[in-house]
Amino acid sequence: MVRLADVARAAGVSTSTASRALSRPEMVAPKTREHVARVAAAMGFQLNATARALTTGRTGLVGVIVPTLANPFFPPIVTGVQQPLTEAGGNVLLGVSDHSEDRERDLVTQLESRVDGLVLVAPVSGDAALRAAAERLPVVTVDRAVPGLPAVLVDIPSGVRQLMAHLLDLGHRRIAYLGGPPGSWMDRQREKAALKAAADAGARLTVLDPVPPQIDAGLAAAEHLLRHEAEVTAVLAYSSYVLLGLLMGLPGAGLRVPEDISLAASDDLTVIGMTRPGGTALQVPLEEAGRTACRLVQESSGNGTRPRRVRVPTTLVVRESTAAPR
Amino acid sequence: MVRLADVARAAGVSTSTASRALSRPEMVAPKTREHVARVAAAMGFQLNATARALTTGRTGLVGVIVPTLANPFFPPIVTGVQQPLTEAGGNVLLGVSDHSEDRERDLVTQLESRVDGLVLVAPVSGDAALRAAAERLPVVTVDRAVPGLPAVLVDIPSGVRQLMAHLLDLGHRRIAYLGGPPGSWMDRQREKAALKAAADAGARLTVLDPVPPQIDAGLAAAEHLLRHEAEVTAVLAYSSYVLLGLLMGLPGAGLRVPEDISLAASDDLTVIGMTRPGGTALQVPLEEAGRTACRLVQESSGNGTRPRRVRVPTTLVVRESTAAPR
DNA sequence: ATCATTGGTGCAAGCGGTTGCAGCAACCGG
DNA sequence: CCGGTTGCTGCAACCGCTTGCACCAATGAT
Repeated sequence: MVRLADVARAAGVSTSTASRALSRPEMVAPKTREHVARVAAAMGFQLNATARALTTGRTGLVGVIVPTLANPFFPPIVTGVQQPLTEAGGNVLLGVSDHSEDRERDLVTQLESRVDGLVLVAPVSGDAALRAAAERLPVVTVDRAVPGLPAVLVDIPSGVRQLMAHLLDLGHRRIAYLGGPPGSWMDRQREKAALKAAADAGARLTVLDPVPPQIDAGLAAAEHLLRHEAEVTAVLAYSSYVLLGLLMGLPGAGLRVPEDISLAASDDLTVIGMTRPGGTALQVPLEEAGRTACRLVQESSGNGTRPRRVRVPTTLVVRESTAAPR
Repeated sequence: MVRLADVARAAGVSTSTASRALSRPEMVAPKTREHVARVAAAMGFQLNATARALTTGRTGLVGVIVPTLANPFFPPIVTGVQQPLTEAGGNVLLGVSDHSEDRERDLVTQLESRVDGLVLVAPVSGDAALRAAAERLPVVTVDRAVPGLPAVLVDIPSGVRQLMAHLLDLGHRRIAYLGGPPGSWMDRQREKAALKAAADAGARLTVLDPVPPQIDAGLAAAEHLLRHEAEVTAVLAYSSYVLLGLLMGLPGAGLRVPEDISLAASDDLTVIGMTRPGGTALQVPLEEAGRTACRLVQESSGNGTRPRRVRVPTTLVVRESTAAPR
């Protein structure tokens, strides 16, 4: 592998000049600069990112830790983070925590010395652990607010209000909230917003046991729901996947959607628009959230402005899974 | 940030001993080792991955370049690659090429000096470019065979044979193949296998213009298909997304699935099982493919065994979108 | 013509680890 | 009791690049 020193020698300059010719062009005479560039190109030389990172202290990498990639909610966020980096030659260092706090902690410590900053998507660790990490490098959370840390938050309260308003407008007064994942910060926000919206409208909101964001969880929930069926005319599920499960499970039990029961989800994966009936859901600008998170990381590596908190808005998409109750 | 030298001083040993105590425990007296470990832990010390990478020449990172994360085909592969790395403390450095050859090339050169090896998923670059990269670091392709390079290949020929056999058994004799993405190596394999299967059975296979793997492409294709409708009783689409689009578009044009026309796809995303009717498709072990690719990278960084080519098998999943023609 | 700038370049000291080699003490067998 | 292992530890060079500082020639001002 050809090193900078080789290029320098071949070009008849010192390594410092060669270095500057490539990394700080404005510090070098145009003639020298071009000569070095030409020689470097001819030799097929490329700066060694590792060595460079060691001296400058900046790696050009941003770590992104997601709970999983199996939930289509997360890949778009990763894509979003990647975008602002591309222009600067940066890259994404990916970590998948599998929803495990231990794994998440390990990932954070592993990545700490390899990245310029960290984007934690829906982290499961406690506030204290996250704040501790933030003392050592820029940390931005997505879908999770930690006091004192910058964050990108989907504006769930307003989104849930939109959903609830939609259901209430249709005339529903007995609604079930099917939340999850168990223990999630986000979920508590959703639940709170839903409860408030219901209370404000004098409607009843039954909070079901939280479930993981998987289709079979939706199926199981459908079963569970049957016991409550007489009591509710609509279900608000936190995940499109759960909603898909409900869509599959309820008809088998003789409940038609939306005639017998209305369904809505608080996210909007591509698939939910493709079902019959299509699912009413909340569209979330996930890539945008990722881009924003990345910019917040870049901001906070620079000047010491105080942590920002950015909310990204949701859009209600009404499809066929919701209708007026009988 | 506390450095190894600090730990060494605090522990009253040389940095070399401290280094070995942490990285090559067997070379150090148990007593010393534990003492150093204790001091290091007390000081909250962690080895700096960058510095370590510079001296050892190994970063512990594997680069994964995918065309996109928006197609659910790819995230599971990334997850798969990550798994074998986890145990060794390695990580995935992600690159998204957006199906662009230029971007892909840039990514390869960017990542070259930061990773121990590269997994290229469905790369769009030419054989020569890929082979050139492989001279400088271990490269494994997924879903693309390059002579001389190790690869993980979904066994599409056999899968397509399964699909075609299914359609032929049902009695279809006029079948359309809706391929893509345009210019894809994989697609040529599929098309070839499908043509052969049709020819062997004396059936006719119409090859439609290739389309990108998006739902609206499926919709457009549905429209296009109507002109050929009289001539075919079944469509084999290369992507579940395209199939979804067909499922949406055809009924609107008065064609029922599967009564008027059968549909099948050569991959099997979660969603395709959730539609009404459910889509007949080919289930592909994507995570497994990712894991295998990662192991191949690790293998080829070590000893110089000759490049292996691993095929992962597919499973035919029959759902409601296929039936006997009228 | 002289002196202070200024722009361009080179020297050498790092960045934070790893590792070949030498040194040294304790241990072994004879 | 001695020479040879064996097991640990330390010294110092090095990985490939960046950068503060010194140096020098050319430039402009006086």
